[in-house]
Amino acid sequence: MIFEEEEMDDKDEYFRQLYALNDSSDEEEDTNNAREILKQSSRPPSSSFSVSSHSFSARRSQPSKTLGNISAIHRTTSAPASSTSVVRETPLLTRKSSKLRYDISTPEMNQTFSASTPPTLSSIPAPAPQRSVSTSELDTGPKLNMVPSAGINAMLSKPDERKKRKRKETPVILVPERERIFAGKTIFFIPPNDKHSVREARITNAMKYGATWTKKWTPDITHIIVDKEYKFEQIMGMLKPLMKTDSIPQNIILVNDKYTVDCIRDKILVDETQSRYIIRRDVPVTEEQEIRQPAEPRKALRIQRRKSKKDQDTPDDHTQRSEASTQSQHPQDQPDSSPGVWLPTTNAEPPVIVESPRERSPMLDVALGEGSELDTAIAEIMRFGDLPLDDDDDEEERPSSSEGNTDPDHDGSSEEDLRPRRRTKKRKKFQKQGDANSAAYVCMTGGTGITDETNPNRHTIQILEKMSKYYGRMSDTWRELSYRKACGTLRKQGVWICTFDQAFELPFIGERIATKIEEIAITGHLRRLDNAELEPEDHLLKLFLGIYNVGPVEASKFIRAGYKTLDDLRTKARLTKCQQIGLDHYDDFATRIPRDQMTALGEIVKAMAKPIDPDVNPIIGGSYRRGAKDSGDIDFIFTKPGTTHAHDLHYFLSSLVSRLTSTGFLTCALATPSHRRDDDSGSKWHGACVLPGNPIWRRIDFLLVPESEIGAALIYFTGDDIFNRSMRLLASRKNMRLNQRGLYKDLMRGPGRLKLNEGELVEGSDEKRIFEILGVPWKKPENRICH
DNA sequence: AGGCAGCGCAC
DNA sequence: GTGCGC
DNA sequence: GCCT
Repeated sequence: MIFEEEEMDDKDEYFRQLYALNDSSDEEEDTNNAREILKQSSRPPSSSFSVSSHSFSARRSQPSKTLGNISAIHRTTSAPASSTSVVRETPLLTRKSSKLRYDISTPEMNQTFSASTPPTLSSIPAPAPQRSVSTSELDTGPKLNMVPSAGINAMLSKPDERKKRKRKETPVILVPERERIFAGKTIFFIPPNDKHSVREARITNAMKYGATWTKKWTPDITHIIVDKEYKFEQIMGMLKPLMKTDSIPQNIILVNDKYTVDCIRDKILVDETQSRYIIRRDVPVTEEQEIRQPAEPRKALRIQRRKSKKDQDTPDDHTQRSEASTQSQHPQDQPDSSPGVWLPTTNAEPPVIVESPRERSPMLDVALGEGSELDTAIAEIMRFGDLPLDDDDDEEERPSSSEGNTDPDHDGSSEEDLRPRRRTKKRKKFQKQGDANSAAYVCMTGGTGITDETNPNRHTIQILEKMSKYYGRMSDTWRELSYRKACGTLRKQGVWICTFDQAFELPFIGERIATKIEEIAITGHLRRLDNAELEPEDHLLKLFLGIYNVGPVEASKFIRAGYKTLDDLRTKARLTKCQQIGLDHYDDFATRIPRDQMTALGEIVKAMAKPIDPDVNPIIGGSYRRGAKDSGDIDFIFTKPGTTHAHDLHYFLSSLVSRLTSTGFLTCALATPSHRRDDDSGSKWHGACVLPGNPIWRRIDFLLVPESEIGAALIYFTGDDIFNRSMRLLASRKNMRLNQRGLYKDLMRGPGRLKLNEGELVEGSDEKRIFEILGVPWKKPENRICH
């Protein structure tokens, strides 16, 4: 590797090597887009291989490697142990290292070293051997931190290239004193120079926040920040000669380059023991090991995955699969007929496959499980299958649908051969439904009334939902969405979907998810999920995200700050008012509300509303309106005949809230209507309530809706979520816009889909009319369950 | 290769 | 403007 | 992740 051949006779040479290493580095971590950083940092490593960088690989027991656990990687422990492992594992590196150590630790070398670098030493006024550097010395500030001595530069720089780039002594401007999170800290960067622009920025930033940067090994060092491409073994090789010991002193924090970035962003010294700051080891961990790591006991079912790894996101390669699904035009596809991916084990439960996927369409399945009304709706869709569902501007969409589906009976066209998978897939997905429009929008078919208890795919759904939630935690919005949509599709199926081909046919299930569905069907597990939920940080994330008003961003901050428990948050974290309440009633808000209690809550509110204004009509929306047996919270919509603005109902709301508060029913407010005059917003109230005799706080929302918007609002607040988004997407495709206020047409969008005008209100008050106009068959609320 | 719904409220 | 919730 |  990098230390390769060269003999290093002196430290110059030694650092030259460092530079060489360094030159390969590059990154863009210093961007401060919080979202991006969060994503990068908290998203699970996309390939199972890269997972190895953190806790997983560390945790796996590797008899031959001594690093048994995470803590071994941290500064506080085990440097000796790891060093021995280095010796064993990487002889070359070790040889170099020890040579280095020998060379560098010779007395004269040390002399040269310190002689040439007095400024660094002198820059610390009180070279207190004790780590307690007072902040006052730090206040002597910027220049103290900078001024690398000529001597050191000479030594550290590759003379030629470095010269010009030599930064003009741009004084580091310190942030206000109280923000200097690194005050009193002396940081040693590896490589120990600012040659790379990104590292330079990192160093400068650290100094802005009070750090002292040292290029030389001094006893004052509190932190070692290592560029991410350095492996632990390399670092130890470099440091041992400097430290003259085999392990890093316990009081020195050794972390990778994410550390300062996080600290600065969060304005706090984050917990350095988190896995994301661990320096990677050079321990090779193979993909195979990685994959089955958590599933040791289940080896029997192990999969025989091919090695093609072009797909960085998961080890799954669907190519064969896809071809299989294309080629197998035989109606009798076996569940395990797909080549090579699974080792079909005999103990895999024989799926109760009703029939070949080719002969059964999703729509038929839906119909089987459907009540009469939706039956009708579906029949309607199918009847209109080849006809325009809408009377208007559908032209652009039609071609695609006719192309894919002009005549289902002629599907063997030569064109198919050119793009086998896509064509096949597309056509399959659309042919039964007839119209591309209907296939693409969940709202067209809605839910089925197949309950979770009886759904043949309930187990698969459960697992995929967990995947969805996992991705949600990771702020991977779109994967989360995809999995939820896939669940929605699955929920509508009347038969157990247990093969790739079956699954792949269905809308919103692509190669990746189809593969996973098959894995679940065969093994009962999803390794990806098993892995994911083992991540230590995932627990915390789950915990913190349970707090009302704490989302992925805040939760990640908490984690980076090192908080481990809700109590940590109570005592240490700064929380907003709402978050405080959410924390105080963590368990309350996490408790589902049984339907009968929902009804009881409803009665209380309605009884209170009546005397205030008998004309106001309270409606319980949300999952209650969809007929759910329990709900997470309760939503009220208040509307009144003749009203056209939410504002018209303000008086009602304030009166209602104050009365309910005085009776003790409402226990707190979380969000109250804003009172901007110029705009008729100010329509929602969020808070908490209790049922008399029951101490559990419940989340409750009030919504003011003018009669003119009640239809749209009902759609909105009845949901579910997927159904709504689907409706809106459909509207948008028709150059219309659907929101909680109404359905608008002739919406014009400019470049960058900027809204050019509001569009003309088509319908707002009549729920059914909105369905109609959008060409969506009417669905009762209970049939809008799509996920 | 780009989109994925759109808005109100707190901070 | 961001974060969050719906 | 899926879809266009």
